[in-house]
Amino acid sequence: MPDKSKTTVDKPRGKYTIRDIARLADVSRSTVSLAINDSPKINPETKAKVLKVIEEVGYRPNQAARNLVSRESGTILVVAPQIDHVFSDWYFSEGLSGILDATTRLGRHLMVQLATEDFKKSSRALKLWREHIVDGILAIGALRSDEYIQEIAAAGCPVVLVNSMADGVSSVTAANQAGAIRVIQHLHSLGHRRIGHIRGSQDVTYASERLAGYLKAVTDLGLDPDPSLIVQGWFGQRSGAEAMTRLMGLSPRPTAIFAANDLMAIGAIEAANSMGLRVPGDVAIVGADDVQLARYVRPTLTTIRQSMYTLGEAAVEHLVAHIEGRKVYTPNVQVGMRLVIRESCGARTMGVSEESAH
Amino acid sequence: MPDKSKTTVDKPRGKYTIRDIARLADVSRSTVSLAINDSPKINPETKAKVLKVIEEVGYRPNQAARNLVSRESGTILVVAPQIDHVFSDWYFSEGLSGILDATTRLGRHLMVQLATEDFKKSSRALKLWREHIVDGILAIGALRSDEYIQEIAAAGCPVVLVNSMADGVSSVTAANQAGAIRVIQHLHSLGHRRIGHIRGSQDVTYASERLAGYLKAVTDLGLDPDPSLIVQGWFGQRSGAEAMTRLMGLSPRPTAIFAANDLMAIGAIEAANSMGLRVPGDVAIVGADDVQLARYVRPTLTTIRQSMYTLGEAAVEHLVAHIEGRKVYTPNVQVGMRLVIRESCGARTMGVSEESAH
DNA sequence: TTGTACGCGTTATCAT
DNA sequence: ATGATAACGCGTACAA
Repeated sequence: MPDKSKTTVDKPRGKYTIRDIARLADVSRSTVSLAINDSPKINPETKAKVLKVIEEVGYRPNQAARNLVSRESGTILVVAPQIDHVFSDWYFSEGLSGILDATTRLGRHLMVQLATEDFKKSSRALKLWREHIVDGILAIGALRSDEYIQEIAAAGCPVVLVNSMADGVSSVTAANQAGAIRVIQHLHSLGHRRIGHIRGSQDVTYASERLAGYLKAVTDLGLDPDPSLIVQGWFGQRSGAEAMTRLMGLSPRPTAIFAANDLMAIGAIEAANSMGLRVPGDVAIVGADDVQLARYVRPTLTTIRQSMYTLGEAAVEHLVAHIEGRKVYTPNVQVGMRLVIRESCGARTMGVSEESAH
Repeated sequence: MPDKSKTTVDKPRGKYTIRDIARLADVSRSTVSLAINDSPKINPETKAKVLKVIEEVGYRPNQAARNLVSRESGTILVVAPQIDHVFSDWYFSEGLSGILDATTRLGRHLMVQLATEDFKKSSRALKLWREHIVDGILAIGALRSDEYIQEIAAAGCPVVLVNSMADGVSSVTAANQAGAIRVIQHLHSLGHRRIGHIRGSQDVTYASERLAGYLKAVTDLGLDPDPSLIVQGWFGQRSGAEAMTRLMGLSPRPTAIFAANDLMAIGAIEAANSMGLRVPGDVAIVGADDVQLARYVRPTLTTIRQSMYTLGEAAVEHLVAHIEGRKVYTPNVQVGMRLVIRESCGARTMGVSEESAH
């Protein structure tokens, strides 16, 4: 049987192995490895020869084999909540962009999963880590009731929460409380003294932080502390409208409303309109998050926003530090929030520079 | 030196190997492998014993090792275009959801990348495949000018395009031309005879298909074929407004406009409003894609939509068939488009059932 | 049921 | 100083 020694071999499906390269370049496998990894202990000429062959055939080392040795996959998992149009909210959209960019910048890959009930219960996230498919996990929009996160962290898997918190898990959050305080201060400066709040559920970290900010500001500014000014909503537009109806039924009626997110604020605007109240003439409304819709509803919505992009980036950096076992000096990063003033709050035409782009 | 034989070993970081399990269950590695893979050629009792140990310590086989043998990674790459708010459009949002669900259902993982200039030029996608990091590639929103796609396909990597086309690459597309025809037919049935079109660039498959549909319908219905009724736009809101200004400058002025996407249609509405024209009183406007905004602008936008979710699902199934080397009988799947009638078209209050959910 | 070769690189050791 | 040899990482598959 004739050996098909050194004639050019053309592989059928474009995938070569280090052995092929070694044979084509007429060196050993280890030499090829040294060339690939740019080792100082290889003759430049040999290296050039090997690299030339690699270039010619488009060889790429099999990551599965490398991962086997390195015990890493180079991949990060991001878990997004399973809500309608996860990606359509500004919130997640921006966050994911930041995560994606940072991940790429740090030379890693990004895998995506939705936090379905099944996903949570089967602790698939933990499995992915144990199977060496991902090196660490990023959870965006996780709820406080998602204990599966803590479970994962407890098992030793690097986890970072984006804009939510859980005991024993590191996180990167926005200054939600400070942002809420700024909203109330602003309303106060416009003369409002009886300000209502449409709060979200306890389950969502940022919502309870915003509630805390509201309470603190109300106390500090000496505003009307009537507990019936706080109504529970469930983040959706409809629940915002319902909460608004209740708030407008109070007497005396509050003159301004701060909703824990934009969707509820938009619902509140609609409810106000359908009750014949003018926004902001009769009641001022402020939301939070600055979702894309905020600038399209009438009147446009005053809101607070954090840079979810920055938050996403910071989270990735944090997670990678974890994975690489580097010392993490800032266990809980905080990103500031900015007030975006639009009509619904009764503002003068204040220029909000960042809006010009659109 | 005493051997630490069969006492329970507790690994520090929760990652066990098949050897650990073999030792703990007092069997060989191969037996463990048989147990894991539910082979018929293993004694049920032995299997139970092994599985018990596996359960106790939370062992999961290392995918890197498995991939090495199987020569697959179980991961699919989806490449999304790098535009502002990629994920915020209904278009991508729905598409990605479908992709994600189908991927999970088929037991695979999903990796995400943005098609940045750098990404395209460095043919990183091809590298990912050659490195066995991904088994195949899905491109959503790819342009006709993205030759890198063809390059990848030519190298033997399974590729499927979502709603765009390229020679030699399989794709899953919506019936864009048929959709456009239906729009024009609808406008015709409302009495319009001089209908303008704001077209997108050649580079985008769906845009040129919509243009083709417009042309065909105009011909077939015997409408005014004036070429100046077709104005080029660039998909953005502003370009839609500019195109609209030109169209409204024609005489006689067209009574209806079909824009190749919703953003341009929204720009057109704004332009019409600022020119003192009423929509749909003075001019009817129809868009395409049914982005989330479509139902929030005033007047709400009549548009056509395909089920991007379905398209995404179909694309994944298609790709997986490719990867598994199954015969693909339908090289180009087509998904139908539906007309969504709202105010901007001057419709009577026609019930559009699907909108009720909101 | 088990021993063992194998998949594909990496790295430590040994030979030149 | 270079390059070759061999062991290794972790499962899988086939022969024994």
